[in-house]
Amino acid sequence: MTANLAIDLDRSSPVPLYFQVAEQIAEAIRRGDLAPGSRLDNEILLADKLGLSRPTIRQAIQYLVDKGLLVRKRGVGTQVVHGQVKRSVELTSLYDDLRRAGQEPATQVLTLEPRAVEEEVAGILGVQAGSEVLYLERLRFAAGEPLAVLHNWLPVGLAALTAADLESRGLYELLRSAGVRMRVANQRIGARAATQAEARLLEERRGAPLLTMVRTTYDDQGRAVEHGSHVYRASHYSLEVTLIER
Amino acid sequence: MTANLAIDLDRSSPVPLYFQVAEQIAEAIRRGDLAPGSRLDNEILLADKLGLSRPTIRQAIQYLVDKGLLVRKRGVGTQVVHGQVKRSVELTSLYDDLRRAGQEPATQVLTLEPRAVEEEVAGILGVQAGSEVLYLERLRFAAGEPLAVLHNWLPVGLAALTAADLESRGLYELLRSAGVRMRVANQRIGARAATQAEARLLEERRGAPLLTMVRTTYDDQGRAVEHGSHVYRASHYSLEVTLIER
DNA sequence: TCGGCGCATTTGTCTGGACATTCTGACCTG
DNA sequence: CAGGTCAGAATGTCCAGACAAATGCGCCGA
Repeated sequence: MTANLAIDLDRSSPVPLYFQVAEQIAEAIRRGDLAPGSRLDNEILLADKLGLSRPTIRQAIQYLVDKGLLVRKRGVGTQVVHGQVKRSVELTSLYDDLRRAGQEPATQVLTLEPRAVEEEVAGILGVQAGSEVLYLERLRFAAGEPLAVLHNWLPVGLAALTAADLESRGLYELLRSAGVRMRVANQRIGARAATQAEARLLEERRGAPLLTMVRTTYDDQGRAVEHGSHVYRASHYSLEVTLIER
Repeated sequence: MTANLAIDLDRSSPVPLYFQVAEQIAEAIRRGDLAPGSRLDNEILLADKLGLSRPTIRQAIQYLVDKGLLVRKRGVGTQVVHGQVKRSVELTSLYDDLRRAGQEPATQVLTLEPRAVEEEVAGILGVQAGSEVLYLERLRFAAGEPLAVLHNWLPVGLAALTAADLESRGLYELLRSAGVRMRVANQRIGARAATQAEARLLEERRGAPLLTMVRTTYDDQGRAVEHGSHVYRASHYSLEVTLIER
C-alpha cells in the first residue's frame, strides 16, 4: 500500500500548508492514485517526508476525515474509505442541483415585493411582526416542464434582488455573491396532496402527491437569512440528503 | 460580557481535557449562563485561567464551532451564536425520533428472513447478486396509529436480530449495541400515492400521499451496513434535516 | 494446536512557544 | 468634518517534542 504520492508545497503561497496537503491528498483519492482501503503513510513519516511538523499533517488529515474521505484508527493507521459514498453536504439550492444535473433550469417570478410579515414567519426570521420583509414567489421549470412552486421570505436590505436576476440565477447564488455567508439550514420535509391552484401551476391533477419543504437558512452569526416554503411535483423530483456523523 | 463561567477539570479522568472544557461551555450555553452574542474570554486568557495550553483550549472551542454553537472571528473573538438553531445532526432512526418526542412507538414485524438479494440492492450493499442477505419488513405505529411501512436489507452476520428484539427496540439501537459504528447515511426522499396494499396497512385511502425514503447507511470503513426503503403517512409524519456547512 | 501475553506500531492528547493575518477603533491629517 | 493611517487585540497557522492508549500480531506456554 502506501502509494508514493507526490505532494509539492508552496511556502510562499497564502494558502495554508495543511490545506495544500489536504487538497492534494483528496485529489489523489479522486484520481484513483489512492485506492479505497489503502493505507496512508503514518503521520510521523509523512511529516518527515514533506518537511512539516506532525500537527500540520494531522490538521490536513483531520480535515479529510471530517469530509468523510479518510478513516483513522488508533494503532492501525489512516485509510481511504471503502465504498462510493456521495459527498454532497453542501448547502445547495434547487437551482444549483438542477444545473449540476444538466437539467437547464428556468424560473418565472410570480411575485417580488416587500410585504408585511405575519407573526409566524416574523418569529422565524427574528423581526417584529408586521414589519416589512421581501416576499418572493417563483415557478421553477426543468427541461421545459414545471417542477416546483417556491415561496420565500427574506429580511430587507440583505441583497438587492431584481426579477431579472432571479430568472437567470438561483437565489442562493445571488445571496452568496451579495456577501451572505450561509452556514446552517433546517429543513422539514413532508408530503401532501395538491390543491386546485397548485395543480394548475404544476400541470398535475388535483390530489396528486407533492413533496413539501419548509426551510430556514442561517448565516455564520446564527441570524436567519431566508425562510422558504416550497412544493415539488413528486413525480418529477426527489431530495437527496447525506448525513455524516462525527 | 465574558461571563465568569466556572469550569472544573478532572485531570485523572480518562475524558480528554478539551472535551471536558467543551462540554462545560456547551452546558453553560444551554443553561443560558452564556447568552447568545456574548463573547468568550480570548483563548490565551482562557488557557491561563484553566491552567491549560492554548492548543487544548482551541481544540475545545473548535469542537463547539463545528457543532454550530460558537462563532469565531479573527481579530474579534469567539461568540455564542445568535438564534435558536436546532442541532440534530445525529444519525437517528425513526424509532429514536419517536421515542424522544414521547410518542411511544410500537413495531410489528411482518417478515424477518434470509433472502436471495436482487441485483440492485446487491450492488448497493456490495455483495454478490443472488447471495443471501437479511430481509426485514416492519409496520411501525405511534400513539396507537400506523405510521410507516419499513423495508430493510442487511448483510448477514452483522447482528443477531430476533423479532422480539425488533419489536422492543429500534434497528439502529440494536445495530449500535452489536458494535456496528454507523457514520454516513445517504437518503433520497420523495413522495407518491399509496397503493392499495399500502393503504390497507396504513389505514389510509388508496392514492393518499405518502412520504418515501430510500436510505443506505455506511460504517466508519465505508461499508454498507443497512439499506432501507420506507413509506410514511404524510398526514402523520414529516422529516427534519439540519445541514451544517463547514 | 490453541489460547493468552507482551511488544511494536500508530494515532490521541497535551504542552509551550513563535509569527502571520485580520478586524476594530482611536488618532491624526487635510 | 471626513478620510486614511496605525496600533492593539484576537484568532489562524506552524513548529518540536512528550507521554498515553488502542490495535494487531507474533511468540510462547499449556
